[in-house]
Amino acid sequence: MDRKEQIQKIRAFNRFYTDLIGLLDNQLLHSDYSLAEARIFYEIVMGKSISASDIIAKLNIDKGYLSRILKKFEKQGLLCKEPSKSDARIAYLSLTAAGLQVFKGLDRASDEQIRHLVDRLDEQKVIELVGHMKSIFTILSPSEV
Amino acid sequence: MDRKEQIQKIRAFNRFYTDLIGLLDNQLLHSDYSLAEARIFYEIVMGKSISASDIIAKLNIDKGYLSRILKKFEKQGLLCKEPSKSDARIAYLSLTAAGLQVFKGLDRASDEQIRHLVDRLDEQKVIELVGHMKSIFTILSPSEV
DNA sequence: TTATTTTAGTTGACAAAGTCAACTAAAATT
DNA sequence: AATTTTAGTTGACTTTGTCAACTAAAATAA
Repeated sequence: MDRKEQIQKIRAFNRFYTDLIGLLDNQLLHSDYSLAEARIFYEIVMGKSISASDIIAKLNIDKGYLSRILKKFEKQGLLCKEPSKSDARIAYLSLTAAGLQVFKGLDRASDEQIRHLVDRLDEQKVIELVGHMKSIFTILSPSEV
Repeated sequence: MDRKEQIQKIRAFNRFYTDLIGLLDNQLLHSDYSLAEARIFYEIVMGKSISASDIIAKLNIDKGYLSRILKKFEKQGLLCKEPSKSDARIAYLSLTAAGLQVFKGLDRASDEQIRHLVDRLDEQKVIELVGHMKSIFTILSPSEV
């Protein structure tokens, strides 16, 4: 299998996996929050003392777009901005109790999605699946695109 | 590793891979065609005597949206619709010479993207990568979400 | 056969998602 | 002190995608 063929295989996998994730997401997306919003929730919950810029860097999202989403979250009482003591330009983001509830709902729905995907496989297959994913991550992860 | 943990790992991989594909696509998307449009070109080129409905089914795309995209392609002289002899509701889609040129351009750019991603890996790693992808495909492929 | 339902595709109206540039204010650099 | 950079906001806009109503043809039922 030469390089050209390998590239074709990788692209075929990408199409397959894009479609799969698209299907999963589509189901999810009948919540009140978009995919981008769900990812933002996730980053806020996971990142300790995370700022808007951090999210911009992590998710490759437009800063204006993010600004508006955060403003909406704030207005909905889901998000709390705490200005940095040392740099007045920065605000650290965290979810309120209500925001955390929303996040948990989205998180549970995502879990359910995957659980459903995986439920029809027997245990051994799932173990293999996770192994392959880990390997792909390891091979592709370290450096940037 | 219990089921809960497996689900977390799979979701982590999905985030990782979504980001990766997103980065690749973003670069691509500075062509004149959107991701959806690129996929539509692809389906038309690959599918013999493919109709709009076939694409709708394959790509989970809204029929109104597709209709407009196809109309645009037609207006740009990229697409040819040939009405089915046996069913006047259906038109079979194919690319014109100009359309094929556009497709080839997009296709080459996609190849380049992947080639670049893979270039920094040594041959053995690429072989492994493709193997893992094939395995994931095999495990997840047969049934539907 | 006619009546009804389904399928393929189009169109209008709209909403959601994302982009771009101009701007303010603070911090860092020269 | 002057200039540049960084963080974030805002307005104006484009692109992308959705939904429902519609036409015409085909399939199915009566």
